[in-house]
Amino acid sequence: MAADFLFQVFPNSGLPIYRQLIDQVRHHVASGRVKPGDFLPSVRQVALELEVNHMTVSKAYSLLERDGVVELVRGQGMRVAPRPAASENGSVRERQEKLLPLLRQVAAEAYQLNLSTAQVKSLIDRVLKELDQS
Amino acid sequence: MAADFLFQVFPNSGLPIYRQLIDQVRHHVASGRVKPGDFLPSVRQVALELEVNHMTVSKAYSLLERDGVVELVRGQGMRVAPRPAASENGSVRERQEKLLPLLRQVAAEAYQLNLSTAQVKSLIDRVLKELDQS
DNA sequence: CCATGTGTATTGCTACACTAATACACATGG
DNA sequence: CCATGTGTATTAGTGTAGCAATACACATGG
Repeated sequence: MAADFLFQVFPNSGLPIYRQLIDQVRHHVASGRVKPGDFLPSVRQVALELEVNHMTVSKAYSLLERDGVVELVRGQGMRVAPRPAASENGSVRERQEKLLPLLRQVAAEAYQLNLSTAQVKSLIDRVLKELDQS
Repeated sequence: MAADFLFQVFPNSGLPIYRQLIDQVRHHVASGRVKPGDFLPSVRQVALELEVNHMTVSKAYSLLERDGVVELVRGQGMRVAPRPAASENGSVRERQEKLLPLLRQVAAEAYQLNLSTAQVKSLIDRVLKELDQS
């Protein structure tokens, strides 16, 4: 099953290490590879594996905690947080608003790439299918 | 018609000024508010209007030129570039690949916001409809 | 209680992002 | 040709992002 380690970083990718980690955790959570209640590998374990400073991993974990993705359990580590109730972050409308800036960016980039709306939609279909269905 | 100025920046938004400008130009181009052949307002004009240094505007314009969004016409300013031929940047497949990282980010964020795939799709429909139809 | 396991606070260093001041090169038109 | 309009190269200052070294606080289990 979990034959591979959860994380993989490219120090020279331009994207900072802690941010790569955050993105990967979010992706793992969204795709269902790690589920609410699961523990993430410890700060030092990840640091050792990836050969980075453990404070860098800690920074990633802390930011994830701030955003409610994981929760700290003292002495045990970081646990994936339960998914909040659908209404907890405001109405559907409000939550959609939060996604809007990112989608505008998608639209502008798609235009630049000369992709038709149909081509974009088929692509987003594909990506959404990767998600945990709930 | 163009009752309003093209640009608007929020210096304390966290996002750097030049990047805000870039995003807005891309959006204006994608939405058809400015079209190939149009000239952007001059570096100093924008700088005066927004009360920022003109070099900051120049940086934004230069990066847009590097990305092929606008082209420099010596002595006259920055002109919106013609849209490249559909095949010029590789196959549809290849161009879709370039959009993928951004879409994964959308997916992860949508999950976190507890938005259903249907809700995301309806939203992206709306955003894509704003685009210049070509 | 101590050894060992969590994550964290503090501090400091280095590199670079961001912005700006200044001087410049090129084009246009009176 | 010179005044005025483009955008740009160069340089410098300020802040902070990113990472790491160290020491710490809390929890668990022998």
